[in-house]
Amino acid sequence: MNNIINKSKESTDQVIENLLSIHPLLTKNYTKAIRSKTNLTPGLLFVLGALHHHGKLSMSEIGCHLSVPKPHVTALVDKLIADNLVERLNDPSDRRIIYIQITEKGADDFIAIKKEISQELKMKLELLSKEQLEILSEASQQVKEILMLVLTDHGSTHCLSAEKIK
Amino acid sequence: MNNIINKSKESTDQVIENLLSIHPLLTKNYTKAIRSKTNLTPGLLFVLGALHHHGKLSMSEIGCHLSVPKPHVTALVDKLIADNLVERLNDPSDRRIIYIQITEKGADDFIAIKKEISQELKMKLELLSKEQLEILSEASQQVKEILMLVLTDHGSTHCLSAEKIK
DNA sequence: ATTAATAGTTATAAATTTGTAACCTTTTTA
DNA sequence: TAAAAAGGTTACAAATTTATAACTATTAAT
Repeated sequence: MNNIINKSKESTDQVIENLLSIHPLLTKNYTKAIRSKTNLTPGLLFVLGALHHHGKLSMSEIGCHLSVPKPHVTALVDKLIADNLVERLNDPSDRRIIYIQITEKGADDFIAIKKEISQELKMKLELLSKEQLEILSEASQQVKEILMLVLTDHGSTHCLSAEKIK
Repeated sequence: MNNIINKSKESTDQVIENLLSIHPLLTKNYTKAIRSKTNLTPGLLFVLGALHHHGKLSMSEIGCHLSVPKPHVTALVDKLIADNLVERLNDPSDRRIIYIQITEKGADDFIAIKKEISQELKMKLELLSKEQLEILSEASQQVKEILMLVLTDHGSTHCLSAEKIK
């Protein structure tokens, strides 16, 4: 039996197993914090976060990056605009497209919110040993980087994700 | 300035930054897959997963582990019972407590569902290099282990989390 | 020049999750 | 033993997210 293939199959399965354990842990941690410490819903914060990262995204791209159906994107962005956290921008070269850009207030607020919702986690992390923290920092960085590589729709032709699959 | 403290502060902030990036990525990946490939909602699957991991939990513990309000736990468990995925067990030593235990069908189904909802991710992972996969496997394992340590209510006196904070 | 496709919105319904309050039963405590 | 506390349920209401369909405006394609 091919050892290399077998080994990499094991790795794949291990990754899947691990991510599936990590997901509910993060969900639990963050949704609770988001609801108790901010006025934004998780969905709104995700959109703001994506815009904070990318600076500017079209409506479709937002739905794409977060797997949110287009009509809901409209609603979410409307709320963010009402709070002056983002703004609409027209694309002169294609007047169908509307870019959403994070505002200065949006960026500032996002950073403040990040701090708020991470406070409790931060306290818990500070109970870890220096070594554990170092390991976690390194490991989470690697997970983040590779996941962003893997889970970001580049290959997926024109991001079908927002629409129904098939 | 104390170098050690400073270094560990940096690590903490880095971890927070990384986890906050990872969370929406996983959410996007999993909620889409769960909705399209299973009959269970994310909430139901989280409960089933917790029971698959722990084998047996009381109603309160379930709400605790997942930060789900008690009334909703009742509703979720009712549905899982209707599908024969879990069952109620009385605690003779304290007749207030009702333990929920995963059934054989529940365990089998959970494994099958895990495979289903991971299929797409698996395909994407297999595009990674052997080295990247190895790194991700190792790193995700470390993140999982330390996060379980950190985010599981042991210290939190009697798991206040299900109830409103304060 | 039509036709088809893309980007986004509006309108609406349904599913899911969250939040409260009141209630019952059982156990613990004073 | 009476009162308080803990574990669960019931009954609602509200917030959030998901799903569809129809529609406008603009661009691309035949």
